[in-house]
Amino acid sequence: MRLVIARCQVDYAGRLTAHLPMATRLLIVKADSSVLVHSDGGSYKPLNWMSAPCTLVEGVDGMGQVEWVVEAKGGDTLRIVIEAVVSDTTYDLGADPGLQKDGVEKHLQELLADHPASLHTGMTLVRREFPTAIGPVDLLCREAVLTVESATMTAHQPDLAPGSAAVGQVSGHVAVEVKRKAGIDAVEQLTRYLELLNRDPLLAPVRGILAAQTIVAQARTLAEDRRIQCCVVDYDALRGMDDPAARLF
Amino acid sequence: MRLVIARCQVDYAGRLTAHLPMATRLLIVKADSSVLVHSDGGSYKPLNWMSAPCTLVEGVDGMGQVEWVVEAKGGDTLRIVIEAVVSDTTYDLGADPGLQKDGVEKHLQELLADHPASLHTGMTLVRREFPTAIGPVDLLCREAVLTVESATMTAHQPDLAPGSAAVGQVSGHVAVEVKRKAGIDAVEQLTRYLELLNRDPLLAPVRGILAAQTIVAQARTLAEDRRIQCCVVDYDALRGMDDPAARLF
DNA sequence: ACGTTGATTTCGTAA
DNA sequence: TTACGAAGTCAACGT
Repeated sequence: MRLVIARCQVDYAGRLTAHLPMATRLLIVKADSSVLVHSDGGSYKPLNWMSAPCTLVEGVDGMGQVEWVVEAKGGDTLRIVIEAVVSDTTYDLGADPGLQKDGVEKHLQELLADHPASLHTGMTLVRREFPTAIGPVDLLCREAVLTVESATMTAHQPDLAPGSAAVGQVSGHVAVEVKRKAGIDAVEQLTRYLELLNRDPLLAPVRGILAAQTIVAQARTLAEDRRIQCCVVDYDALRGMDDPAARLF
Repeated sequence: MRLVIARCQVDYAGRLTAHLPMATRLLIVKADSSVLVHSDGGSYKPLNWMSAPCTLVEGVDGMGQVEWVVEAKGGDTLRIVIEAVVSDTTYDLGADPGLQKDGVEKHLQELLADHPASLHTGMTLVRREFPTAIGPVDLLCREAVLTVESATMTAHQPDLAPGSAAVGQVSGHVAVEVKRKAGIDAVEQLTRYLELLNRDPLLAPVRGILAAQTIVAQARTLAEDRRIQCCVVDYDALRGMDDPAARLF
């Protein structure tokens, strides 16, 4: 890894064009030739960069100034004109063992698979990652078998998919889409699954539940318009149900 | 900006938990106390980080090792245990003039708003970012008022939405979805808008145009199946229309 | 190889 | 201030 502190000007041309006026910045050249241009502020994102695979050629421009030209496959070019070098050092870092994560959507899905009833009373899990032609459904569940009488009494269940049986028994399946943060795309995704699943006479009627830690307003609107139930999930509470010992800490 | 090359171990606890085993890495501390942990590979994204606003406290842990604790408002904590320091330098970079971008979707939308006729002859702009319940439509336009005779003569207009008036006058609206690169999701998005807009008797009939610099094949197929016109836009040509002087360079 | 999905996304903008 | 969509998104995983 090479670290250069330099007064430089940067121009990127590729999927867009971008320009950085002359100023002092940190230039990082990684082992794979990728280049990062960082200022002393902003977020973790560099002001400008070039991702690997790419080639870095160090040369001199018409004005006699040092110029780096970083080029990628698709014609993307990062051009760095260096006016003055404050520091230029190189280190050998070696390979990194990599990051271990915990608490992402997969974990939320696992917790909900263990506690499907937290989404709707009496609901049980059929399968996690239920396979379909257009991809796996996060959770496929089954609702409690209700007679017409009891179904009528539990009036808090207006979410039956259109066309579901209204006589005899109500015993449909439920497709659950799990998201950390649900947007309109999540509703679209679930809608596609529901269309497909409801064509299967062995499964239909199938209604949908959108379960997420946060659901944006427009997604909620669209979901309700399509009779998809929205369910905001408390990750910590679920984890507490899963491991009562966690409450002691 | 402070640059530290060190053998370190990193633990993050916040929206998720993450762990980095002991290894040699680059630590960047910016002027706003934000911290970045970079390895000698990967993308422009650090292995781990803490965004500003946050506080960095440098101390010594129980084992006598140097430990950085970076804390943010929401209780997010980044803990860095430093086993050995290879290098530790600080530079004054000063403020950065900032990045100037050109060529993103917004520019394309502005250019098309100025030249709606480039999408279809005689089309005029009603409103940019036309608000609906499920989000703003990029461009809402109005088609030229055509008599039946002239409409019949312009046979290159097979894109009228089903149900549009075929007698008297053709004077519907056009919803335009602008994308830099249009995929299937863009078609879905436009379809949602069209469904909604066509429920409004003041607007209906509304047909759709998908305008993008590139349109992927599957999106084109789906769009044509739904009678949505696909329009590949030449950004440079549009910019030339907007500013004739640009052609001189 | 290609497409799909998630992300401590971050970033900008409009309401 | 908040909320929502775009991003040079990147990266992981499955087909």
